[in-house]
Amino acid sequence: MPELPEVEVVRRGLAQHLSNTTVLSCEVLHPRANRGQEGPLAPQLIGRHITGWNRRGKFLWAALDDGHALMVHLGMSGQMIVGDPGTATSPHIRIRVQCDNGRELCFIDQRTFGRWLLCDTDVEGTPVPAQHIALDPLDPSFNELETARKMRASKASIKSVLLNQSLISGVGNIYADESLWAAGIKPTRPAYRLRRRDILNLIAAVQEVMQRALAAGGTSFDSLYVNVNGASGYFSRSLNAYGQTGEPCARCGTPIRRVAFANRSTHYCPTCQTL
DNA sequence: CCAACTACCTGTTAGC
DNA sequence: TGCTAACAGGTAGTTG
Repeated sequence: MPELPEVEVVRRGLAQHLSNTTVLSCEVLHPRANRGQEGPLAPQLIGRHITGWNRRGKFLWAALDDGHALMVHLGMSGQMIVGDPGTATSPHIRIRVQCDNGRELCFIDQRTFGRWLLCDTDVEGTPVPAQHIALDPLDPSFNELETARKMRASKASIKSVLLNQSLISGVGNIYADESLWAAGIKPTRPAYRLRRRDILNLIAAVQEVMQRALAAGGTSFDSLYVNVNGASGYFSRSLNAYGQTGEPCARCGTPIRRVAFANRSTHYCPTCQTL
C-alpha cells in the first residue's frame, strides 16, 4: 500500500521523467479514476504544461504553468507507469496520457480507490482538495512541537490520531503499526493520556521509519518504470510489527498480536508496547 | 464539534 | 472441484 515513502519514490520518478512537458493526449478508461471532475478530463488536460511534481503526505500533484494542478491519489493499489507508448499492458489501466517529450504515463489501479483530479490551487500552489491535509513529517516546515500539541489534545486512540491526515499526514496502517512498535506505545491508548515526550518520541519514530523506508525504496527509480512497491518490495524484511502476527517481537520475544481495531488490523507487542 | 462507523472496490486466500 | 466468506485499507461522508 502506498504510504508517504512510496508516494515520494513515485514523485521523484515523475519529476525526473515528466517535468517541463506538455500533454498531447488523454484517455480516461474508467470513470471512477476521475470521479468528482467537472466535465470530461481529456479536453481540459490536453495542451496543459507540466512544470514539476509536488507532494504532501500521500497526495501527489503535477504543477501546471497556469496555476492549476493535476492532483493524484494512489489509493490502495495505484501505480504511475512512465515509458515508451504501449509499455504498460495491465488490464487495470484507468487513465493514459501522452506527452510531447515522447513519453506515455499510465495510471494503473486495480482496486480503483485512487483518482486523478484537475483542480485549482491556493496562492502557495496547494491543490484546493488537499488543503485540509496536514504537513507531513518529512516536510522541512513540519513543526514537531505544534503537531504533538494537537495530537495530545485528542481523546481518540493514538493510532487513530496517527492515521488522521489533518493532524499529521502520510501515515497509513503499516507505518502507524511500525512507529507505535518503535516508540513502545500501545495503539489503543488515548492520545491525551500520553506524555508530551512520548508523543515527541512517536513523531521521531515516524520520521525514522519513513526515512529508512524511503532509503530502501528509492534505490532504483532511475529506470523509466516508477515503482510504488516500496513497502511490499524493499522494506518488508525490516518490518517489526505489521504483518508479523505470531512472530517473536524483535525486542522481547513475545509473539506479535493482531487485533481488529477501528475496522483495521493492528499489530503490536502486548509485552513491550505498554505506554 | 468530535469520535466512531460505513461505503467504496477487486484479487487472493482460506475454509467447507 | 466449486462455492462462499474473509481480508487487504485511504478517504469521504454519515451517524451518534
